[in-house]
Amino acid sequence: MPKSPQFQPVQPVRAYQRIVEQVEEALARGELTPGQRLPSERELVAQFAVSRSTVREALRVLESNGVVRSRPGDPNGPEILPFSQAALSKQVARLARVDEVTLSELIGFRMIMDGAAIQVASRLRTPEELDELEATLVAMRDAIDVDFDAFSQADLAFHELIARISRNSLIQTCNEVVRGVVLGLISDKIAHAPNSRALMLESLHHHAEVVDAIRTGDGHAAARIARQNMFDYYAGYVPDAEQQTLLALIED
Amino acid sequence: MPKSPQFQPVQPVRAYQRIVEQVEEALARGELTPGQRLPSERELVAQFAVSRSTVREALRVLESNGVVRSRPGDPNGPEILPFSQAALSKQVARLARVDEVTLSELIGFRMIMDGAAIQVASRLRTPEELDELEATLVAMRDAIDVDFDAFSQADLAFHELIARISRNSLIQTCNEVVRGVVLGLISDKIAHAPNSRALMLESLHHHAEVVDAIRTGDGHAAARIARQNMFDYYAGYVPDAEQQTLLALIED
DNA sequence: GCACCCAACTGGTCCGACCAGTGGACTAGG
DNA sequence: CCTAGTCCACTGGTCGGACCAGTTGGGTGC
Repeated sequence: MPKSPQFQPVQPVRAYQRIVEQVEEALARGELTPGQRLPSERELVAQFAVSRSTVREALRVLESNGVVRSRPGDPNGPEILPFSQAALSKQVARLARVDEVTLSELIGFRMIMDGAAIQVASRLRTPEELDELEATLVAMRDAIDVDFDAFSQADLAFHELIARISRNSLIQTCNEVVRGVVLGLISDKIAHAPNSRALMLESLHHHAEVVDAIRTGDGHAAARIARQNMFDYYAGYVPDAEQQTLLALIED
Repeated sequence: MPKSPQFQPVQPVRAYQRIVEQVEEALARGELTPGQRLPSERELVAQFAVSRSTVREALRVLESNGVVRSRPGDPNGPEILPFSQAALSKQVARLARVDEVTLSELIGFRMIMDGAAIQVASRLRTPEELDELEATLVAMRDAIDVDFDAFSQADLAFHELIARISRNSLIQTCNEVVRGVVLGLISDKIAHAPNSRALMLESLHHHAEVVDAIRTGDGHAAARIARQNMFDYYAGYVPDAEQQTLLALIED
């Protein structure tokens, strides 16, 4: 049976949108690469044959998407930026802010995500990477004596390394984005916790256990410990009822 | 030891950015909810005490972030939109387009992600939800006789249900976003595959096995089958070398 | 050779104007 | 009375010109 023609609702295409499309397509085709410069606004006005207002609206869209950056007075024009996960984080943060996603969901997601990454990493890791993991543990130990920020930094390095070992940059990006959003929500509370040093020591201990399990190749154990650690670290900041849901995630 | 004051590099804040911030904060505080309308541009000019160009640049940023939508001639003014993952997908698609993320990474991510979701779902599922899963299998079977789009739709429903059962909307969002990007890259190839019907039947069979494993509560088996299915379904579209990496993900 | 200054740019913002649409009020017709 | 049609105030999209503060690079004076 022949399909009836699929008519699309026709919508007016704004001029600034077509400018955005042209720039993004040039980027996709590789004609524009990070570090390069766009012509100045007034030059773009001539090339696109539109007014400066229109060019500027297009630039604002590109800028908010993390594609370019304009600086006043820069004679080289707007700069093409390398990809950054900042725009991604912004979207996830918005998602969390409008309460479509709760803190416990974010933490649950990290438990699942990080556990899976560690499980994969425990099978793919090379001896050299195992050494690197050990090194991050030392760095975390040292950071405890500095302050919470330093420890948080070292913890981030650990998780970045795990994501790298799992050979999937999406996992890494995903982890960092969600981690950033979670910390943005509660980092102040953690930093002011009276027993923050004890928490950090406990976390370090858990991380060491994870590395041990990775060394012996026991991915399930490593993932389980990692989830347990994540729970212990963050559970205090979510309502009791939702803690039960998170608890259920720990078991293998 | 007293901390030295943490000076931040001062950067000029553009007027349109402050407008964006004000709107987003109003949204975060719940003073603005989806469906509501913003005042007209000319009214905003008066309220913010800036020019219309500035108001418009702010609106363009909000619009590109999926926060509002302006329609020409609408006397009610710009509309506050409900959250949509479209903006999120756009960012991930950009990530994939600049080749920072390869197709095999996207698929590997889905294997890990979907496997984890299924594993969690197999423990949290209620009897009613199991019935729902069975129903989606029937829908998939029926869709095979229609066309690839219908099957793809039914497959999406299955994964959405899995994500819902896993009690974490982030997993659902994540899956849908990555799924959309992957399909955007290769859906045409799949649809024109000569053996597309055989592929769909095979996929259906795998899904049924997953549901069986969920029924018996064997989360590991369910996850493994799901990863295997994902691999079989998509592996043909990635280079041989990267197929090896994906194969390593299947085992538990 | 060095530090300084200046002019030619840049982007940020403002103003005023025109156009093609939209939608509600208002009116003529039943 | 209700309906159908018209009309107009207002919307957003685009344009052009203008001014300002800031950056930059080259020329100038020491």
